[in-house]
Amino acid sequence: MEKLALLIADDDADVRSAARLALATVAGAREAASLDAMDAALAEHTFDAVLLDMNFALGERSGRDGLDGLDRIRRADPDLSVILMTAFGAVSLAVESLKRGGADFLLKPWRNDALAAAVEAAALKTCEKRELLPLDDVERIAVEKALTRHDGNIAQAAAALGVSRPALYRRMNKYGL
Amino acid sequence: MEKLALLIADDDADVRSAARLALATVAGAREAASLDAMDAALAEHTFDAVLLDMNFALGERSGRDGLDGLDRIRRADPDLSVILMTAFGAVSLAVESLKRGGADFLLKPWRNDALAAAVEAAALKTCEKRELLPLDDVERIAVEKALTRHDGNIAQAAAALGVSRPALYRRMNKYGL
DNA sequence: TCCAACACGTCCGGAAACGGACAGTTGTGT
DNA sequence: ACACAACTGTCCGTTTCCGGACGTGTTGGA
Repeated sequence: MEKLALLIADDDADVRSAARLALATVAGAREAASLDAMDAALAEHTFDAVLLDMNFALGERSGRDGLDGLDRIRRADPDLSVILMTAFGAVSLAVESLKRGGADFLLKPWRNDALAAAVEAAALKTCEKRELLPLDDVERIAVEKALTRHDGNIAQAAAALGVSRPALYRRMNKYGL
Repeated sequence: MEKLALLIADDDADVRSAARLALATVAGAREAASLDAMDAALAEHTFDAVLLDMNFALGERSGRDGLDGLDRIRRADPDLSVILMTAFGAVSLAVESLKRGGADFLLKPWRNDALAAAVEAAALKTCEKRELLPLDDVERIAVEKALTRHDGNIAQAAAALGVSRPALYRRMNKYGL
């Protein structure tokens, strides 16, 4: 398997090196020492996953930087999975991170095998989100969902989809529903 | 605003009562003392959110029951938001819960205002997931995503969507892209 | 019991979408 | 400079889809 394209964003060079080393067999890594450097790297390359530290400022432990970074990444590439890392892991911070769209949340120091597994899972998720379906499939899924939601009531489903009843009819026929 | 339809699943009657009371002004609640009772309630009614305890068996603190319950709920209603609760909150359990699709993760004992806010947010999320878009919008979004992913290359985007190039062309025109 | 309301399934003439083809443009390798 | 490949934008004869309308079956209230 080809190596994954990983971006490591952490202000501590030792942490970046340790992560790069631990992941050497599964991922090729670029590094960013600041959120701005991270933005630049995101603009320049396409990544499969990001490893993002939550506490850039020394002594900072609220995780504000990490959440900010998460937002920036989503803005640059909405489908890119982000693994948050912190040494000061409170449950509330973990919950907030994942609710905001983080793919995973790891505590430092990490176990190397857990880190590798998390990165691979995150990369896989990114690929899945990027994958796009043929237009027909998209339509079929929307039709199925509408029919389910309205318990098979064709007239109501058609109205919800903004389509005439015969039109929905034809599609049901077309997709074998 | 109308009261929300909430399902409280916890084996401890005192916990159920406390939650019901704390939420009296925002939600009407049904209760289930076991996962099986929860399934029955799900089959019988449609809810806006579920409050699910993670530790049914006494002394159990792995959260296995909660994750199992979460799976069951998703099977019964994939769009229904679930708030997980536990008294033994480890970061790893919180992370696992949210990665599996939980909407939120609260520690017992809870603050009543935080609980109410979580329930309202979860219910809102449920409604959003249930809401279905007109077929045209679904198509427009898929087209936009395909074009973005291929940097505006029409021929490639059309191929990815399984559509002839003129067809994509017409749609771009139609949606003002 | 009767009637109104609703959903179903189908028909058909008009309208829109289909996609192969063509010519023009850009960019790359020799 | 030239050939080649890929992309673009448009045309047009054919096919498909559209949705209003009609007749039927079922349901629920007067």
